[in-house]
Amino acid sequence: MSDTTDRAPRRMRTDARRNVDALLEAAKTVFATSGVDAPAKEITDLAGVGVGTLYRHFPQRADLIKAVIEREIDACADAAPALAAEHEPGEALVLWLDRLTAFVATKRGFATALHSGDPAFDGLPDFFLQRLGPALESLLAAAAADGAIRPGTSARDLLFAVAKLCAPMPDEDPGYGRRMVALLVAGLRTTAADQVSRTPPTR
Amino acid sequence: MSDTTDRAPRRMRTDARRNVDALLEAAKTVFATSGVDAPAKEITDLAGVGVGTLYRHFPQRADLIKAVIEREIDACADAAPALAAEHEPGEALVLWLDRLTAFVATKRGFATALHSGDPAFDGLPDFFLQRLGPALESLLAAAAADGAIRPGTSARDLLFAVAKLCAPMPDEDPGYGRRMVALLVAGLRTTAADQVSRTPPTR
Amino acid sequence: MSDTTDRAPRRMRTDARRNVDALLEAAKTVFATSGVDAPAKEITDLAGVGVGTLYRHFPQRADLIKAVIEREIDACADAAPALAAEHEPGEALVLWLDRLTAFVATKRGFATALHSGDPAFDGLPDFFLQRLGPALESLLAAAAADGAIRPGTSARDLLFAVAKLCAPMPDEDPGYGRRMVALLVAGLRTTAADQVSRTPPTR
Amino acid sequence: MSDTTDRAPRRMRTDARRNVDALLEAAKTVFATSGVDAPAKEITDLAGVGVGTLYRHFPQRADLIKAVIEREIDACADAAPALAAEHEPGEALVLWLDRLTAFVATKRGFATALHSGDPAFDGLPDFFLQRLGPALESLLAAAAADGAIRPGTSARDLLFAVAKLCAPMPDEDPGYGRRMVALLVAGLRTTAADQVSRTPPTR
DNA sequence: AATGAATGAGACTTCATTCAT
DNA sequence: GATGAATGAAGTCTCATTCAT
Repeated sequence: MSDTTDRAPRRMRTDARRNVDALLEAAKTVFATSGVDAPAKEITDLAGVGVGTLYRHFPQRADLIKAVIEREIDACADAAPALAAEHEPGEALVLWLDRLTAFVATKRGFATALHSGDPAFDGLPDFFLQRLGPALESLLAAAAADGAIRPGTSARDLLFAVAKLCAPMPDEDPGYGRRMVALLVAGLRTTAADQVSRTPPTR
Repeated sequence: MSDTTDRAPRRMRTDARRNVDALLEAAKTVFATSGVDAPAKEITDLAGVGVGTLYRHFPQRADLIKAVIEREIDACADAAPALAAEHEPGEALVLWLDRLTAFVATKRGFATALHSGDPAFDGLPDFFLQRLGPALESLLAAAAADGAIRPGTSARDLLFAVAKLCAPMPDEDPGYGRRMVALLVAGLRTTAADQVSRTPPTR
Repeated sequence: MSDTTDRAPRRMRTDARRNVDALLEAAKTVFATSGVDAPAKEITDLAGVGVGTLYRHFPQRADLIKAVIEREIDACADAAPALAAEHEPGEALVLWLDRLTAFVATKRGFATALHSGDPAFDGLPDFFLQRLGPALESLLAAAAADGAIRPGTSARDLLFAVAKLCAPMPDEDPGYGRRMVALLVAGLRTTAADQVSRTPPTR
Repeated sequence: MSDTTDRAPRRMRTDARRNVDALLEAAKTVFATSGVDAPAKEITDLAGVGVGTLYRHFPQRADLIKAVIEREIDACADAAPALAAEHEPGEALVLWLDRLTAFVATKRGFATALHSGDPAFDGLPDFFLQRLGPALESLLAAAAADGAIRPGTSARDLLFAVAKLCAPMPDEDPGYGRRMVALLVAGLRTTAADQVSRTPPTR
């Protein structure tokens, strides 16, 4: 549900639509390869459009990064209902957390954007939360109803914990992210941890 | 124990030493203010030296960032023995983890450097681990010996988990980092989590 | 009597005619606001047409500027007969010079175009002269016949002098232009000045 | 008395000084050739320096234009005492007005800057007036004392009148400027004109 | 050893103009 | 005829790095 691509969804010319898609696809690739500070030219060349086209659709660099990330987040959120429909509640939760872990682990741009301090990304955590929070909450509720986990877990805390723990780091032991998430989930079952975790964020 | 500043420790002229210190101090400030990509001029102006002096001591931008971060890491490691001497083992562990949390939470540059993808920082996680691993291990061992926690905990996993969970994020609920660390520690006490956590990193 | 708009006066579709008028009106406004180098988009947005329409009617930027200015010049020339019909010759001359002064003082684009050095405007002084020369000459002749001024005055010199002296300048004393024109007219009455002024332009 | 070049007159390195001079000289040439909007590269190439050097000394385009113009104005003002020392008062006045006319006629950038509307040039008319006003006033006073002209003439009005009348225009009859100045001077001798001209500007 | 002026590659951005719709 | 999306050349300006002083 990207601001940029959906603000005027009516009547976008087909070629314009095609170009925007090509740019987002190219940007995703280039960001993964050269980071979010890659020269604009690199992206437009890969997308096969002129630089002017990039600037028409994404006047600020941050607009492009946000569009790319939001696209990914959307895809991740959209995966939840399907998993819930096809698996047991407990399994669906685990599979979706794997999906989330994979997303965060793959998208270096996401962690970078979160930590950049650029005000352009101020809305990103919120978007992340708005979009994935409900998805995770319904999975958690279903799992709790099924007795797979206990209720009372903060989707918000879990979401950000995964986002942070699974952010890729150079030379990182590949199982690290999943191991840590497992540890968190385990912790959420303990009485002591429950007491800590249930403490709601004050702000 | 910075590579750059200690490579030739003998005979550094007093004024040169003063300049290096001023640069490190200035860089720490500027990195916190404007990020690690801040123009070199901003740093040299604050330090009151010419740009040439910066490049003499830190030929690459990464050299400067590493020196700044390593200085902080050194200070953090050096705090462990003092805490161990003055507090009960369990308390010392908690206090030191607080110290670590504060360091990570404060130094935006650290999280940025870790996630930047710049090969210049490839050695940073190792440095972080080499320097703080033993400090944490001895605190963990003492706490375990004292019965405050159970043995078998991976200092490495814990170190990186704190580094990641406590990295600052815009608009973040201030208690988040400590809450998550508490959750991790709680998780380390469970049998299930223990099983997961004890799995040693393969590399 | 614009070249551009009158080149094919037959059969211009009503909507096309409306667009051209809207463009000229918009261009006049934008030129006054942002200068003659204003982006084409600014003009087309104000006129409510697409850029393509601008380029259809005014392939070169200079075509548009000329059309706008010539429109103004035409209006100025057309005012002469009316004034001559309704006022004493001497008064009509003064009133028309006021009208000219006001035109020049208001249209920054005119002075800018004159001094731009762009070859596209090479014809502008001539147009200015062709169109306003006769108007002024008949006013001068009538005034001279009436004894209000002496004969022998060069309309050409007077025209350009007004154009230049009354071109607006930032922070200019508002009465400056009229004061200078009065000074010129006064000068034209003296024997000495007459001798100078009567020297005909060599080209 | 350029702001830019004189703000910190002490201790400018000789090579820096040489570069600034080369830039001013090159800019003067290029402005005359290609106008004040000429690409920066054109100027730096002619000056034999890198673009960075231009931007170090003249961060804004307007700074460069002002420096060039102010240099010319300075030279013009400095010519007054010499002429006054070597000629009769009346002749000195005429010669200096010729000098002024030549300056204005040659420097297209001056007229362009005056009419550009760019706030950066707001101070230019004042500078022009501050620097040349006294020069002209002393020449006028000497000529009046000598009986060559009558007293009471506004140096300010005369200065701007010359600046405007002598600004170059494409295809202009070469004698136009001097003829108009002569006409103004003649006008200043008449009683009627005197009455008009003596009216001081209200602002 | 320190300084800061000079360099120039290259990023960003704008906008006149074309042309598919 | 009208539209506005796409193009990409052209220009501005920044800043890491070098090197003369």
